Amino acid sequence: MDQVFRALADESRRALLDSLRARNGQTLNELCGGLTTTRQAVSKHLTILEDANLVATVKRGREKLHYLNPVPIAEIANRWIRKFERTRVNALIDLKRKLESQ
Amino acid sequence: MDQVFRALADESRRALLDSLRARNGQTLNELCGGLTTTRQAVSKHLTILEDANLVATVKRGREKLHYLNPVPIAEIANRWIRKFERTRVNALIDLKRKLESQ
DNA sequence: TTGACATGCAACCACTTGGTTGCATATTTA
DNA sequence: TAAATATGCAACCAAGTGGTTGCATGTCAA
Repeated sequence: MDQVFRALADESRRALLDSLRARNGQTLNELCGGLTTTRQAVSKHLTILEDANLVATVKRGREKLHYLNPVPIAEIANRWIRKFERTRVNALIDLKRKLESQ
Repeated sequence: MDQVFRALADESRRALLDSLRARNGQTLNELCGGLTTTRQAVSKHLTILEDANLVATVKRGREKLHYLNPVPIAEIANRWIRKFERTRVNALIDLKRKLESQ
């Protein structure tokens, strides 16, 4: 879980997930398209995403295909975020009351 | 948005949010209770959470009360995560098919 | 008013991180 | 086979991060 949050903390990596969402199964070189950074930097980011289980890979010959795995993100939504949403309205009401009592 | 993701990337800060969720409106010293780190370290974390708009504060005398603001988290759930959930099943099916065709 | 208490600010430090360059390995293709 | 292509690995570096210590400021209470 910590790996997922850390992986999502970087804008470049979130952009890579966006790219895979737009077109799944891209190779490393394809994912580098349009980016200014080096291939090695992108490769490092993909490793982090892979370790966080946000990206799954398949080797095909000399190529490596990258697939988005949205399960960990869904898990964040289901297990971690909802518990905050549950208190959302109450917290806002509480904050409003405290602010007004100053 | 980037600030929110970065703020959530640290386990200590997520624990602080959990603590505020359990009991809202705690002071800095109260939030330090049970932790091994120094007050200043916790204070820095709270500043980051505040900058990310995940925590709102109210000064009351010499104390500073901290309130959980779950809105940014809800925004992640609504705007960023759901778009991945939408493709969740399709991506898994796609991945399974590609793996089997190797 | 004086001391205790709650927090803020700043300098410093070890470690991590995002990035680079250079080279190695493996696979396709002419 | 030889060259081009796709990726992997390792060393290195600047900047960022999480943590500390020390001191300053502001507020409450005896």
